[in-house]
Amino acid sequence: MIPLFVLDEDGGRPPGGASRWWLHHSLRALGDDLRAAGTGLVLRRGPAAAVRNLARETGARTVFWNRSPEPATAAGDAALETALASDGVEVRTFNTFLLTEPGTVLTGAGTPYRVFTPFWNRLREIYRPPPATHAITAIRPHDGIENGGLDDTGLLASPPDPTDGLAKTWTPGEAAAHARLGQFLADGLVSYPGDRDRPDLIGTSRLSPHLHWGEIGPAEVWRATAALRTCSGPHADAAEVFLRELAWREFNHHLMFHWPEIATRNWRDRFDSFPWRSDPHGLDAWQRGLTGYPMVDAGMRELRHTGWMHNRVRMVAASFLVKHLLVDWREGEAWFWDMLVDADPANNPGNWQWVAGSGADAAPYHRIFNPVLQGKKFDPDGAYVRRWIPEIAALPDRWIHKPWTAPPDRLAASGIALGETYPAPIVDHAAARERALAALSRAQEA
DNA sequence: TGAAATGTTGGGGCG
DNA sequence: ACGCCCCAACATTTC
Repeated sequence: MIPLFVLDEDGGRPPGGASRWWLHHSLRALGDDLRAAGTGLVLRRGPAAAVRNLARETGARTVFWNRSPEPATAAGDAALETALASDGVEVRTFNTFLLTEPGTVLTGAGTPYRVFTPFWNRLREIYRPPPATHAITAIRPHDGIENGGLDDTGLLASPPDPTDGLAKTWTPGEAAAHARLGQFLADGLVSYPGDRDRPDLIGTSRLSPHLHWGEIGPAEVWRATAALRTCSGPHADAAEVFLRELAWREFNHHLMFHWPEIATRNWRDRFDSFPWRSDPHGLDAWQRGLTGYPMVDAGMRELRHTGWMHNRVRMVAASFLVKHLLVDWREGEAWFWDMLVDADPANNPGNWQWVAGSGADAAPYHRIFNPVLQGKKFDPDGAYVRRWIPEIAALPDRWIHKPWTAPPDRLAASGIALGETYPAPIVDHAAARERALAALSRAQEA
């Protein structure tokens, strides 16, 4: 058996900086694990023809791979399968990236779900995880195969900034993924329903990059979580809440299967006439965490520093760009794509469209997050914003989510000169809200 | 997985 | 002691 990884930079959406960092370290971990098992990892550059070439070089009889759910790669996979078949090579592929095969979870009428909750109700009814399989333990070493080596991939040619924040936050690799799941189920699951929206706590599983990079599969996560669900009580309820979030990932991939254009075009085409603004200064302030709204700025700084942002804060920060600044969701999506270690071609656009209102959100009203209220509700002590915005850390709780309302003497006492050490709000919330509502209702009529 | 406007209630200050 | 006002806290309605 020859473990092979093909880096095909033209085979799908090109990975962003944080993704390249993760992939580099994940491949290193995988290579180390395989060497410890007595073999190693062969690295080749794409396109997928590299697989065919290696099969010819080595006389392989069977080629196995995990299918990517990206519609962009499906054609390449099919072509490779045909080519291998014509060489007399058997192909066996697997879907380990998702719980189900996209296209197989349908309404009674046989149509795709457009709303999450009915999708979830159906999924939890029909889905049962397959039994665990054993890892392959005996891998015969392979010799004499040309191996590019990790440094030749160039994945770290232009490293994200700052890399040390990523390294201090994350440990890519299969072992770390499993350790994280185990720790979460043991220590975090029971409090998950209450803490999952609290960016000041470690209330979520933080499995998203491990899942995205295939270091752990959703079926295993479901299996381990559901095992705790069998007994009733707080564990059962918490397991339900957690698996529901795992199903969002599934939902977004199914949406992209049925509507591949969701990655770049408005899912609701009424938004095609939406009056997006060109606002380079606003976009820049948002990217750098200098909007003057602490909850937004903390999130954007956490993202840049760690390659990750808490889910609740993603909604607030994304809503701010799209609704308060009226910047096209694709601009924000592109930034997240470059910055996130869990950047995913289905989840990232799907969630951005949900926030923008152009996606699969069943809410009958226009959802505009108030960054101050969200801060008070989900970061009640201000610990989260203080961690990421040290320049306002000395401000008392009462004003921590709205520094511009603090009396001048309290600002001075906290070492804050509004507009100098920390920005005044770049837009007024009430005015921006009215502007967004007007634009949204016009777009809806169109 | 929202927010704001509106409605309700109950406690405390005060004449 | 009593009624009145104010307001915070909470609940309900509406978009």
